[in-house]
Amino acid sequence: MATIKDVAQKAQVGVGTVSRVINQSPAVSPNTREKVLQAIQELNFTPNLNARRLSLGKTWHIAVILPYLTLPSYVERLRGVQHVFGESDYYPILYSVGSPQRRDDYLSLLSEKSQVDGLLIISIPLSEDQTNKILENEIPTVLIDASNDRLSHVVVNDISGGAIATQHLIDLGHSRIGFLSDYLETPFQHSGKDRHLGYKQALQSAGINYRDEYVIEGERGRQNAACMAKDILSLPEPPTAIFACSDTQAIGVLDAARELNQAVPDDLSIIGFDGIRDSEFLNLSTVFQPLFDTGDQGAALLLDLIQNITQGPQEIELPLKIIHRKTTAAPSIQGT
Amino acid sequence: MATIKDVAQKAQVGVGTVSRVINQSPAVSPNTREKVLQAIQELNFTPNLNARRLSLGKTWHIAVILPYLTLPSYVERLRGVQHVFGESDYYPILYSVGSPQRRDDYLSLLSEKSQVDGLLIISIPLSEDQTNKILENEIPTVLIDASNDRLSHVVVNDISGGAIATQHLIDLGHSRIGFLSDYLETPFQHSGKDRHLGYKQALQSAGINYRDEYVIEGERGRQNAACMAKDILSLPEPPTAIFACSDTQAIGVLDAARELNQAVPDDLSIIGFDGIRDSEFLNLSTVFQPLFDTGDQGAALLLDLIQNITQGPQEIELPLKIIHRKTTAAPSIQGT
DNA sequence: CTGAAAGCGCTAACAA
DNA sequence: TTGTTAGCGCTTTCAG
Repeated sequence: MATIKDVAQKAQVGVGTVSRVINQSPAVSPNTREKVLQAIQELNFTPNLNARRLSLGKTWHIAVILPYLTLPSYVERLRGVQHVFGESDYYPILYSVGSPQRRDDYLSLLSEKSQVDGLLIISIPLSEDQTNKILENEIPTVLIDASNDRLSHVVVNDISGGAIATQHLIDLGHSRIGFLSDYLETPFQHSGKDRHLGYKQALQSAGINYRDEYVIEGERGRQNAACMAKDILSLPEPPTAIFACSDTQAIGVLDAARELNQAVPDDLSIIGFDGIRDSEFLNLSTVFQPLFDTGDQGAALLLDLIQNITQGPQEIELPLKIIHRKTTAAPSIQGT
Repeated sequence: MATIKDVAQKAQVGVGTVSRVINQSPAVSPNTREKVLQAIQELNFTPNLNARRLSLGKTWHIAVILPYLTLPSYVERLRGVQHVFGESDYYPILYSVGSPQRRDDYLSLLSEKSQVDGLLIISIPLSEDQTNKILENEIPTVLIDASNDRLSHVVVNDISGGAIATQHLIDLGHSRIGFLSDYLETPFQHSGKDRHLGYKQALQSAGINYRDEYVIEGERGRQNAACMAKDILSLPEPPTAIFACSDTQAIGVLDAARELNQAVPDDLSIIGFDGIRDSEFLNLSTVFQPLFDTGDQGAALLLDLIQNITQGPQEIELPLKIIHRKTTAAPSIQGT
């Protein structure tokens, strides 16, 4: 592997000059530049990135930290992220963290400057300490799908999202409305909790009373959702509509309905959340959240932060919108 | 930011000793180790990765190079990759390359040692020159979904895959079988071409003659596939079955059938390829390829290569299998 | 415009 | 067991 020194020797110049040529400094005479270029060519030289990083204190890499890469919603956000970085000089390094333990390890590791030039953290709320550490180290950071007082973030309003979905069902004439989500209390994100809040609020302002037995939480995933839905649908007075907190779970509810011989949307209305590809295939009514944009704008913001174009904590809130497809309709039987 | 020097000073030892402590060298007395640990603690010190990288000539990073991150099949492979690296000390850096131009740039850039410790290249066949460069630089490399004489790779047998799908249709009694894929000739991968070859072979050994008008290629994506399918289904003597080279395209064919009021599978049988999540939702018959495993095993192999556990070019071929769901059946009308 | 030299922070060989 | 020192390959003053 040729080094800058070899080039200097071959071109009969100092290493400083070679460096200047590499970095397009104008302070080199055309003549010597030519010589150096020649030598670089012949030696097939490429600068060693690590040396350059050490010297410059920059890495040209961004750490993207996210929970499992396994959910479609993360993939979609990642596409947005990729869309921005693909055009930039920065490269994303993926840190997909399964356990809360590893998550904390990474976070603390990466909060050091010199590891990466910036942090993009998806769906992971930060503790006070973690926030402090990042701030102390002055490492540019953007959170996606999580709020933070002192750090920039891009979010959707999950509370209003929950309300929108519920209101849609209410408008259709439902009053017995079930709510299904993954665990409401988790170290990762609290979108479920927020949507639940919105659900409650919509119910309340419509004068519908909240029933504990209509709210069910559990492990994420299609199959689990199906199980949970079956429970709720076996109630003496089952809901006529179910709001599932993700499209994947809504699909599970769809499974359950089929199994129980309930027609959708005649016997049961179902609405999901996210607007992933699959929802389109299945004609699922859903609350669309701009996952791609969320990633895209988060990444763009981070780039601005790194380049000092933008300062301080910024908040971007992206709009949600309802997509009325074929799994929601007026109830055939009036509710209570 | 504290450096190793600060720590040494504070602990009243030499930098070498600090380095030893950091690197768990046994050659440090418990006493001094304690002192050093103390100082590290107090100074909140973390070693600078870049310095370490420069010194050691290792990066602990793997470059994962792939075409657009936008297709479900890449995501699935990526999950497999992540599954392996998540447990290792290595981190994947994603290089998602849209244009052939950038692809070549990256490849040449990354083939330098010192950039990363290894290359995982997905769905990109390498030229002779590119292969040479990698070999010269002795950088551990594994290709996924692409063959190479001199580099390790993990693949599925697309020729046999094409044959399997076609044979399935033939077994069902079809003889007018359409073939739909994205462009057969592309710089990226040639799986389409191989599957087409398998299609031809199966036809031939069944004594069915090959018809040009039944083979159609075009831009990838669901919508385009729908268009293409409509063309082929409007032929004077349309096929009774269509083999689409990806599930996404098969879904497009499904759209076309619906639009043309053709019942599936009664009027038209459809089989896809890949076995992505969506295929399950839609009860699509398909040729399942182990995308996740492909990523997983490729990553594992690369790790072995890096750690010198395994040598030289290895080939791993993963099996394909047919999944007969509800979009394929015997034709209602006997073909020609 | 150019060369020499001093770092960047760490590792490892060499003495002690 | 430990401290000292010479790199790793590049950038960037500082003179000239």
